[in-house]
Amino acid sequence: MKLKEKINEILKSLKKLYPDAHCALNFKNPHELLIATILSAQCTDERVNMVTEKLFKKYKTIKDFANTDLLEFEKDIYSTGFYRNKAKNIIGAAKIIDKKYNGKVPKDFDQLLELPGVARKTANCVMGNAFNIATGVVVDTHVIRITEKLGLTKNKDPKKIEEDLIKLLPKEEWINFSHMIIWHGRKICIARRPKCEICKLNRICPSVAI
DNA sequence: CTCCCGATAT
DNA sequence: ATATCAGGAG
Repeated sequence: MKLKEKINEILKSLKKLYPDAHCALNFKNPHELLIATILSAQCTDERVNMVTEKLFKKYKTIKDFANTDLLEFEKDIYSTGFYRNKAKNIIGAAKIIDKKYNGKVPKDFDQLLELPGVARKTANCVMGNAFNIATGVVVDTHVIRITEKLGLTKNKDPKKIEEDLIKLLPKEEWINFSHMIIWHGRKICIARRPKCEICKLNRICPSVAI
């Protein structure tokens, strides 16, 4: 099967399986999504949502994040792991957004990339889910694992994987594709023990193990 | 490449 | 005990 036919089959199946796939991180505005996404590195979205529920009641504006005490903030986000890096990055990003962008998260991929703790995955996530602008494909741990298993890429580097996916996917699918893959990665194609026997993609997956 | 790092499932 | 979770920086 040609790769283009394959991606269309995968898209069709995923849409049927996960018709309401969406960003699982809870947020009410762009800066909340930015912070939740930084916190989500190597941490479940469920845990991030537990932390941000309290966090976003304590810190309302970008200024609140920019002016908080580092050690206090580390405690506020402690259970998400990597808390020292994440605290430094979130406060650093908030200071830049406050000073340079007048407290509003820039609606610009390259400007997002300049913020500490923000690389392509986070910038694509914010552009897509906060602003509904498709700047690329979010390549996270699930997307890396599952697109490789499905034979959609042979690359290991997230940026190259993203380039491969951009070529394969219609632009209007860029944002939703990651949501559906992540849903699939959490429910079926689980890293430790993939449930290939009940996976709807098992007929077209080269890595199926039954 | 290594380091950052707590919580959870297996 | 160990792998894994919506990664990024040095």
